[in-house]
Amino acid sequence: MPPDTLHVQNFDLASTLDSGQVFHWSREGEGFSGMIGDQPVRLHQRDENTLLVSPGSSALVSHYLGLDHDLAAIQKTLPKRDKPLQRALKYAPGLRILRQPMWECLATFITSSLKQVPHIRQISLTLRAKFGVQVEPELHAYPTPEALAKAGEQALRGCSLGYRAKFLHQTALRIADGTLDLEAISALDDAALEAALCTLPGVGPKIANCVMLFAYERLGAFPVDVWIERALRELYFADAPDELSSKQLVAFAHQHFGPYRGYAQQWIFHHARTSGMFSRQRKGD
DNA sequence: TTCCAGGCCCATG
DNA sequence: CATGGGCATGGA
Repeated sequence: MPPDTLHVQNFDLASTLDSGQVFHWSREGEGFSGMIGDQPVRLHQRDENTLLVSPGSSALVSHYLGLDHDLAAIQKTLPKRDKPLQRALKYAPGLRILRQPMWECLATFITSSLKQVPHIRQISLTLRAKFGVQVEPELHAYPTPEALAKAGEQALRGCSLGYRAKFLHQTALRIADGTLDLEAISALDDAALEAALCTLPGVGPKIANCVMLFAYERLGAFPVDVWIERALRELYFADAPDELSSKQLVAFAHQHFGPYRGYAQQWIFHHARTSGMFSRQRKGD
């Protein structure tokens, strides 16, 4: 069967899938192969306005990729005279915030703490291969909470998880036994949702905000990791980079970037991490 | 060898 | 409430 064709605007598939939101997509030919929930999907952006997707997957893909987000309108709400932000935006204007499955996103970011992006990918693929349902020779669904709960902490440690194995296992248990209902808490407002997520083992403000942004469509969430913290200090507070606490940086971001600060965060993160603006081997200033 | 990575937990003050 | 040490693993 031929692929379905989606007409897209302001969309960049490669930047979106390689911006540190999601970690399991693989290049295949000119496109990507991966899973959306339990569905295997192929994606290929043929040109600026054409996205080819697996037959019958148009609605699923559109929802997952956030193709309904009005990026032009979102960009209008961002500070126009903010040079660093506009530069990051110009670097990858079609980068979109995904709507990932909640459990998959939560579990993946629990495994992300103090790990580099390639490691997170390795862990994610290993967990899928060992504990996820196989749907094709090279494609496995993300393991369910029940599967990871049953696997046990020791088996998870065997996936290079280190101290994160306990967090992932404990959280899987709590989701599997219904202590926390990830669907139900989507009814909460941002502050209450963050608090609910932070009750889970291994989930603090940063991971909670990632899950809110990448799975719950809370576009005002603002995850602060080492990249964003460094970028904000150097780009906006170069005179006294250590004057503000991390908490004060978040407060600045909230008022400065506005209601769609999550998008601003992702553009800045992607630019900072992949453009070489912070060369990694640089010694302490 | 040393440093660092999409942080969180827990013990102190 | 704010701060600092500890934590597993692997790549640069």
